[in-house]
Amino acid sequence: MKSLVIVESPTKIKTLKKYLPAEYVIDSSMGHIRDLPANAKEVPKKFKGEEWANLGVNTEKDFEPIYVIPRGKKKVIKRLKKELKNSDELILATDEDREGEAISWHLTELLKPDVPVKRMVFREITEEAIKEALNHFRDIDMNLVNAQEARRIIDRLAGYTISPLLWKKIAPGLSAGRVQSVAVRFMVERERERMKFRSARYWDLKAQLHKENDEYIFDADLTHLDGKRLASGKDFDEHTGKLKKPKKVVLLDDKSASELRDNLDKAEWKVSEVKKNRKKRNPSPAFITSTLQQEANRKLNFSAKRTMGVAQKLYENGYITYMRTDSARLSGQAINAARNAVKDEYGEEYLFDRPRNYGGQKAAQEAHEAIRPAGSYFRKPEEAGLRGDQFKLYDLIWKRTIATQMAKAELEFTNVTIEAKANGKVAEFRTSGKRIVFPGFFRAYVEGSDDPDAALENQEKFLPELKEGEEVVEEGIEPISHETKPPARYTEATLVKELEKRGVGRPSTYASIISTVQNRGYVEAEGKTLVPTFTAFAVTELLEKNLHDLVDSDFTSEMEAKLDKIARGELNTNDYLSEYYKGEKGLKAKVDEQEDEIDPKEARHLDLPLENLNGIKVFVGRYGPYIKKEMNGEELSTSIPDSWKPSDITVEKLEELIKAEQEGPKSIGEHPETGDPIFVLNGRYGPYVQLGEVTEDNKKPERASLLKGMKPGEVDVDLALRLLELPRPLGKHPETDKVVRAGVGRYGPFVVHDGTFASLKKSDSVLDVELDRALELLEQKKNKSSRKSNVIKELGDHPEEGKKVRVMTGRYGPYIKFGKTNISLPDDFDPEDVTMDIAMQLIAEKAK
DNA sequence: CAGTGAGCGAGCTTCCGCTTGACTT
Repeated sequence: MKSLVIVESPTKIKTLKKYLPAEYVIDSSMGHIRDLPANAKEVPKKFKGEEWANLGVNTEKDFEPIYVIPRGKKKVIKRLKKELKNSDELILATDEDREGEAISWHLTELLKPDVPVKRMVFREITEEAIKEALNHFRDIDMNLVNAQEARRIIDRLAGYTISPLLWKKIAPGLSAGRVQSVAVRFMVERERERMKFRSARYWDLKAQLHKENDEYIFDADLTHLDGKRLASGKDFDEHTGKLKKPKKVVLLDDKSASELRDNLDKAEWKVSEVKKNRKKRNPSPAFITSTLQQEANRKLNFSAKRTMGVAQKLYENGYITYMRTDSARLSGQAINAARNAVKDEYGEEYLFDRPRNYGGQKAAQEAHEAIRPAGSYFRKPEEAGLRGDQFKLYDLIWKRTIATQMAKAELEFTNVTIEAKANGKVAEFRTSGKRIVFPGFFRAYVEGSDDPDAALENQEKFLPELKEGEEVVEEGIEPISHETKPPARYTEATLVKELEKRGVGRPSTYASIISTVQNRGYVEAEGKTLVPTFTAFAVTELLEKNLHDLVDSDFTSEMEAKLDKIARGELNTNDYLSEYYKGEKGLKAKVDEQEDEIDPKEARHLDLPLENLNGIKVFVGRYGPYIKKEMNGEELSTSIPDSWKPSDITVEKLEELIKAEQEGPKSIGEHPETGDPIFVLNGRYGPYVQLGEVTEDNKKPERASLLKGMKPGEVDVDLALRLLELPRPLGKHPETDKVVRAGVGRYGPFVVHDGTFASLKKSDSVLDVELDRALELLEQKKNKSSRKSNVIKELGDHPEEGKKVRVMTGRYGPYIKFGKTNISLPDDFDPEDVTMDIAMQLIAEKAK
């Protein structure tokens, strides 16, 4: 009897083969195999023209979805169909979650098997788990499939109904969705907080103290003055920068802090209280997708995308378990392996007295276990034979997993209060010590730190043994100034953490959410931080005002609750979708109404959380953000510079822009001979320099673009003149006596002679290039063009395989041709610099 | 080429969640 087993991921096949009977054929669906049509092109002909065709869902007939096979999936289906013909039964072994159940159902719909169909589920690929699964087949759970379909349709209805509203009201190509719009709003809200933030300054004192007859100096900070608490950061209102409860605290400024210091210099210092307490710490749970992305971002500086790429490689090569999971559960095998590793590495005393498992409670959709080293023996990072990113990430996963089975860390905290009395005033200082009584899991893993040894030291803070009533000696006191800081912008790590916490998005999508919001122009990455754009503000404002559900993370949790009901058979999909989409309060009616009511001009106007904009209005427009102000009946408008972020905006800065616009461009200097003013301006094609003003008799002043990498602010008269000089004569060609020039064209800097152009190399500068170099480039070009077709360079025969190796130029850039294989050249290579050695290396990499 | 923000209008843009390898010069 032959069985066809279908799983989701091809990488599972190899392992699964070990535990299934030999006559079983295993293949994979590679994820979903059918979906709603993505665009008009994918909609089947017979539905075109229907009002709902673009949605791919028949909103007029029970929300019947149209399913199509995406382009790339046809091949998979063909192969599966062929294999099914030779099988006596079909076993569907897709993941045990909502999406997996749906994939199984789509498979039966598409393959139309006439042999028995069985549904098989397992959570780990071990012998026992597979045996167990083979003995407990079940049927496809149609309720669960319905829940997935409802989820899919809700997302489609929301996304494809609301996005077009944004195209009409704000800008074409924008998008809205249950997940992305919430993510964008998080960032916009944080940016608003930053705009409203008013910083505050306060002072305290730091005293350097030591015991008598002991040289060790420790610091203590002033906390109370005559029994009243000293103001610190949390006492200030974020939006006003003022104290929340001024009567409850003492606020020191520059002057009063210095005075107090002088006063206390003659004081008596005495320990008034010593408190000790011990605390135990538990290790963090094993990694799930979101925590792995966060920690890799913090410790290794990886983006979410990079982390997932590296994890995928580790998974494929059998180093770790599946990397897209929301369960921190460890299998019995994993716990054993981790405990063995702890014993080996750190000894019995570091082992927790019993197996520890965090994933016991039910996660949202538990199809996989935690991300951990694969197998029943955890290879040590050093012996795994990994390099680079893969080593770093495996090391992180290994340590985190091991730590879960390690003993608790025990810390001892000492809090000491010291009183200083002078001139009838009592100042209270505090200091604290921290000692690791037993490091426990700290030995392997400290969250947020990449070096456990260094982190261990940071965890400790030494304090000499002090007794109540003991006198101490003061060595110096200094006033310290502090400033309150605005809330930090999101990073990839903190955004993923927030999304995960609110149940928005799935492990397989965290990384792509970040790309989506960037691609739509809602967010720009600035180093590690994610900065929302002005467009993000406009879109979020529109959604908050008119379609509040969509930007509320509760929408997802409410949806999940309904989907759970559908999955339990307590709610009908059609009822749920009708309620959401149809009727007076439904989405359709709401969007239709807003299409009439929202004024595009008003939608593009930003309602920034700034007080008194002094009549200045901020808009997003076709060419980016701009401002408008009415002055003396005249409307002045000007762009906001590209580099500005929303939270950079202050009324003062906007006034400056308006003033600059009123005064017109300022020249950077004058032409040394003619005396004409020189301007650096910004145009449609980027920054440029201009000689002279635009007047009636000088309609086309001389202009020249800045070269790549030049900064407008750094251009002086000398540089401007050299730019205006282009194309620049370099001298005469020794053979033809014709002039050779250097200039900049559409495809970059070039030299030209007698109608023949040659591009400059990256290392050449068009401002400095000399005649000799130009002749050299022209000569190379001449040789090249005499050669046939698109060959840039012949490298000769491959020393091992004998076939010819050439560097070619193609439609998508330069590539290496080797027999029938083509390898495109990585961006950082100059085709001219490619040698046989480099080519061989690239060929070898490709073969791998 | 060169600071804009008005309007004309065919056909297009867009969602979330599973999953990798196949492109083309």
